[in-house]
Amino acid sequence: MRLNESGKTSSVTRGTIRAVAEELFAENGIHGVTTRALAEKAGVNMAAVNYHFGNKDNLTMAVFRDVARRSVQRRLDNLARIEAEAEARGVSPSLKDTVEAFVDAYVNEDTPRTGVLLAHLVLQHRVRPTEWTRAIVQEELDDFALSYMEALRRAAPHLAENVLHWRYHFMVGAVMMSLSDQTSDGRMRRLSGGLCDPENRVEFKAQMVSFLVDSFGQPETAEIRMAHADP
Amino acid sequence: MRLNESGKTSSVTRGTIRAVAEELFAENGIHGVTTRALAEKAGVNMAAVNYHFGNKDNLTMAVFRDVARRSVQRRLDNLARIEAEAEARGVSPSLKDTVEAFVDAYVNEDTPRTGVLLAHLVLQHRVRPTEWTRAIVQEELDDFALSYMEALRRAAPHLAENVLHWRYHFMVGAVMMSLSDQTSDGRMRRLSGGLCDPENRVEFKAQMVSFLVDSFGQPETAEIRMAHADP
DNA sequence: AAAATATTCAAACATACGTTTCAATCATGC
DNA sequence: GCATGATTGAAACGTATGTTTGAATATTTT
Repeated sequence: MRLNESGKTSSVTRGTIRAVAEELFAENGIHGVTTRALAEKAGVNMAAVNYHFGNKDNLTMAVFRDVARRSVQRRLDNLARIEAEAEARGVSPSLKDTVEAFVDAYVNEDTPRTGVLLAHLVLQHRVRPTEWTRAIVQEELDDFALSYMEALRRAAPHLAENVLHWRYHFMVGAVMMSLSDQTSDGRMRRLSGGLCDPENRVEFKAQMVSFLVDSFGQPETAEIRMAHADP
Repeated sequence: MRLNESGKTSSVTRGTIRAVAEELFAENGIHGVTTRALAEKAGVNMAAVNYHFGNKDNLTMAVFRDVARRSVQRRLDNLARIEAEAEARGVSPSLKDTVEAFVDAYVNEDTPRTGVLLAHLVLQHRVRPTEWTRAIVQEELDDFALSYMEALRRAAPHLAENVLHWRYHFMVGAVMMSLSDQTSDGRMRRLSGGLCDPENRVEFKAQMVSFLVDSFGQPETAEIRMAHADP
């Protein structure tokens, strides 16, 4: 095995497999990709997958860990940017900018597949958690989630801590499920008679941001406080 | 095969298989149930599954079609009830009652497994759509979605048609993903340090309803209108 | 009670996967 | 330029799963 300057293995085949895997995962979902189909599309032998990645799970894990990192990095960059911009004007980031920093990572034009792939990962973890989906979610996404909630707390200081948590998870759910609509049967487009389409990234972002600003912007009601205390 | 009064096949074994299947699907997800495990837990022979249901897909489909119907029926009943109550007072149903009529079907104590099972179905359809998931979603759920949106339109008449559609799907996403959190790794509980728990049905309902009322209650902004018109 | 039909059972079967093997080829360092 | 190790290739292997089989048993019908 050839080693590159950083000590990692390097190989055209390895790179091809990885790239084709990412493409196929985005199209067909995690369980919709067989070693044979992957090898054929990549123009390599089946054994190459195991030779270069050990086994299929390792390859899958590598692809999705990378996707998770990219999405987190984008959102951290977004947060840093809006914080710098806000500071320059002597204010804190607005709620709108804060939720936009989150949603943007899934719908921007620069990283077109990230959103769909991350939705595949997260939904797969929900439908059938495995050791490696758990590892990626906890190791790559959980820390970010907590630090994002800090940003959200600053942008919506009127929300009680528990309300903030609930709504963060509602937000994640709404985003993930909308993204996954692109890869299944296009339910939103069908039900709306073509009026709405989650593949329209500009409107997706605008609708999602306004939806979230509207809900995060409201203070908690007495009723919720009671339901939490109740049990 | 014995036939009952309505002409349908009847059999204790058949009923047992169905009941155990539903239980296992709720626990382990759609792909987490093998014919062997199912037969063992039900105390029947493996071949009984194929004898009574033709094949495994048929059984799965029967279980989930039933789940989908139950959830739709519950929500239709809820809608009918709040409309009758509102009419008795000479008003139309409130937005809060309307969204509560939706959420209730997933978190009430009477049908405890419906929510989790429906989440499994919908997420499975998103992760890996098949002929039968498509059939159930379109045949059992789509009509209801459209008629529910009519109720929502009456309760939130300030929302433009496209905004209504987007937000309906955001709502479904938030509900489904929160339900699925119960069957995977309990992310909400973990990240909130135990502060929030989607298995707490009372708080789930209250938080979800207030989240949705806050967002559906707001009129659309000029910005969204532009994004829709834009490209 | 006998015949016909429905149901159960253990075992064999089919197959779609990921994985391993091992020989052939290619690249690299000496 | 040859020896060593890395890479590729075709085929075989192992396994988990749904499915079918055909005899044995139970149930229903007449």
